[in-house]
Amino acid sequence: MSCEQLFLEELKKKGYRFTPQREIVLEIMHHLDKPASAEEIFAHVQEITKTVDKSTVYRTLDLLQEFGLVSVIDSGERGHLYEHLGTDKPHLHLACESCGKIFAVDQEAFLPFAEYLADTVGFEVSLQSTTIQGLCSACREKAHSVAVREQVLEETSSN
Amino acid sequence: MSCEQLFLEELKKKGYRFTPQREIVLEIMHHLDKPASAEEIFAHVQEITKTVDKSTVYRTLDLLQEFGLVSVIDSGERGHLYEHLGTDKPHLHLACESCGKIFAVDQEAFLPFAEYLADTVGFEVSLQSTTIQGLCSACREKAHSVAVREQVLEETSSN
DNA sequence: CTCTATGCAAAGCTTTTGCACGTTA
DNA sequence: TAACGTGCAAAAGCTTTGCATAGAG
Repeated sequence: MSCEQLFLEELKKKGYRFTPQREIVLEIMHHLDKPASAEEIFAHVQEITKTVDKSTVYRTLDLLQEFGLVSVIDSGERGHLYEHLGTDKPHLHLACESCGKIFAVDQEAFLPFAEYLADTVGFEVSLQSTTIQGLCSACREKAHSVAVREQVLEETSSN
Repeated sequence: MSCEQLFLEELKKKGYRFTPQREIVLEIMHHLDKPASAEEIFAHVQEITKTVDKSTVYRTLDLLQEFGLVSVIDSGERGHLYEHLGTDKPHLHLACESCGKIFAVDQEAFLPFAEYLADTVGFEVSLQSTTIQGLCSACREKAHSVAVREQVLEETSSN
């Protein structure tokens, strides 16, 4: 079933309505290639039409979440980011604390840990809403070279 | 070295000053038994004295973070939570999306996954600032029994 | 026709900031 | 006595909400 069909079904099931505004927001989400903030999504919507209010975008994102079509990432730096859940495999996110970039990672390697948590403390991990913080490889290298440079400077200045 | 000594050293090192307000906030953090919001920390501070402003609490929490004495947890539901990093082993946090409780988990079982990320995509996980979302065992059971009840209701109503 | 959804404006919350005054080293 | 830190009040983001009106079913 396509996203739109699923959306329609869910709306009907709950007695909600299918409006142009909701259609546009879903359309935008569908074409995102990476997680985006509410502000960014609103900007995309505005490129199509000025007749959708920001509050409607928020309300629609809530709906889409409720239907499981969209997930929210708590990115730390950049606040909440919304991501379309298409036919992608389940995945989790890495957020770089330095540059703010978000990366998607397949869940496979994480599953043993999820299983461990389920077995030991009975915690059921929600992969889609989990974001792992850290440093991406680019920022890691940058940090490393800075560290090296500082070390050199210290050695120089202490002479 | 005790927390207070470390705090003093770091302050001196950076040319910052040791003030009663900073002492009180550190004291409060030291006695927290679980992560707390800025609001909660401020409330605790107020129990001791009314002469510390909320903005000072925020500024001090920033300082403590900078010194590595405090870490911030992005709990989702409950916003930012601050946690004192004592002599505890490195750990990560689980946040229940239903009841909002935070749980600490030793890092050991997570390390293989962290290593996998480092090896495959060069991402360096920051354990202390990572929070895994999901359902705690209590909420899981609750959700399960609700689901069962709904199923029973559906079966009844369809007869 | 009924009841939901929307736009608009205002309010809420958490966190940050500007500034004059108080304090630390 | 020179910076730095603080309280106070205001601002800044981001998100939510109340309400009259528009619009879907």
